[in-house]
Amino acid sequence: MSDSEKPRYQQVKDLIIMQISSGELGPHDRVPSENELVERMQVSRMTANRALRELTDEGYVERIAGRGTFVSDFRSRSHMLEVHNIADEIAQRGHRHTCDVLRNSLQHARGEIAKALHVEQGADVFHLLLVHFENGKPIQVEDRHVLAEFAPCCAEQDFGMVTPSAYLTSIAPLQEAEQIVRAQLPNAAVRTRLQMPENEPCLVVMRRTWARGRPVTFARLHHPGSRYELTGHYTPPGTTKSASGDVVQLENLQR
Amino acid sequence: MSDSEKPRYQQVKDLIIMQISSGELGPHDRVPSENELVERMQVSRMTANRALRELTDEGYVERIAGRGTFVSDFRSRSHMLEVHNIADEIAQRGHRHTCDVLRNSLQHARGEIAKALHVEQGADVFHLLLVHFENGKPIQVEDRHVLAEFAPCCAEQDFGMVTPSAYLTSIAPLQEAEQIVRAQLPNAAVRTRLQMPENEPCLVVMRRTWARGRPVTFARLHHPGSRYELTGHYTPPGTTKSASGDVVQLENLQR
DNA sequence: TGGACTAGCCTGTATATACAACTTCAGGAT
DNA sequence: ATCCTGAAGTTGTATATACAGGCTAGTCCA
Repeated sequence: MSDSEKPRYQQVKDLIIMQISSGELGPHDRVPSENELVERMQVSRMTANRALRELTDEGYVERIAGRGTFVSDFRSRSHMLEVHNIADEIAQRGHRHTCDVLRNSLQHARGEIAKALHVEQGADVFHLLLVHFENGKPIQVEDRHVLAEFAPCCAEQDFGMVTPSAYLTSIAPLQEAEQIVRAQLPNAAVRTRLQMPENEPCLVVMRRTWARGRPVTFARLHHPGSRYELTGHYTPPGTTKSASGDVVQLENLQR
Repeated sequence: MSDSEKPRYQQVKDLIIMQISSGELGPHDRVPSENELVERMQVSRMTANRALRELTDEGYVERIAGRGTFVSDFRSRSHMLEVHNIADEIAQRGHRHTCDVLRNSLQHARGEIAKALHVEQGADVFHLLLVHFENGKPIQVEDRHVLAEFAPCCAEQDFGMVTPSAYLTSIAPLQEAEQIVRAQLPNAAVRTRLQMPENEPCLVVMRRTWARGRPVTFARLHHPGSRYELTGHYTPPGTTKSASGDVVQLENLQR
């Protein structure tokens, strides 16, 4: 683990990644230029160049010839954790997003929530319960727990205006996510909130998200099966994105 | 688009990617060494090195110091298109996979299938219908269409032994995939085949996959909602994978 | 025959140098 | 006041060179 064992370009990368994930460097902040790194870290310019170039490929920074290197704005990094924001998703479709906040309270983490967030029983967490609407129709019930330590101002947020997902990404870049997708019949409460007919299944997404090196939020998202579907697109790394114009065709391919 | 506009390291990369995707270079084949590229393409060794290093990062090739550079075995490239093979998935859980082949016939592509695969109406496609079992319990109905031009020997395959997914990846690397996930009540035929109680929803995955630059297969996968869930893990590029030991905890977090 | 060793190839890293193209900004000319 | 120009700083690319370390095959020696 000693730094001296690692190649020098990796040491440079690690330094900058650490500054970003600790918050020392925030989105749009300027990263030391290649020549500054040459002086400060006693490496050649090619080594500094390799470090910054790889950080660019990995999405940490953006480089502009003639200006400099800047920390990426993680709020717009769609390639990292996909969209993951229902409001943007609805906006992309050209529809209107609204939201009811049913609950926004500070609680003590119990049992499974504490385990999922890797904290002690009784640790402070915010519990959010929201219903998202697309053009007035309910499309998602969001049941989310957020580590209070990570987002201390959660209670003062108006999640009717800014979704929890957007708020959280504005605090720190989300580093990692894990999700489980299920098809499940909803309980009565969820079915009522989503205005679903009896026997219609829900598409349930359970998602845990990491930031600053630890899990910070756990969400349980219920969607009406007849009005919502998940789409995913996988391309090999390093390929330029192909046209996505005919995705819609496939969506209508139901027989 | 002229090659002379592109940087030389990119020209080297393009050449090798073309040889791989055309089939000229197959899995485990040796890629020209840096010094061979220096001679044949009139570039410096550092330029050849950058090209091969980036191809490594992008998963096209693997490099072994002292031996050489070799085309990746796409059948084991889990990071590219996730697992996508029900047999491997079941094997990973330590369970027994079996499979019934209900249908394996050559047909003419009609309507939506032809559109999805970007071929003319009436083009030859194989239609496969299989049921996959995990420890004897039905877990997936696979309804798949495969471009006959891409997999001409489809009819002779024993898909009871090798899944269609595994067979297809053995022909050519899968380059791109697009999927849609839905929660849906099954029709009677599917419900019977999956031995599902009434009113239990299905998790339905519709997946279209590209190889050699064009869509080659379209699959509709039905799973019983009570016995199957999709899991996904997203990490920022360039991060070493963290321990996945506690995924199971989250899976059991149902309340 | 069998084992040790070495030459030759390979990748991995690091450096110094060079030139091109871009951005910004200050200073000078109009 | 405005426009122009050029200097300085930045990224992007390309090259030659160097050394370390891994792998293989063939040779030499016992």
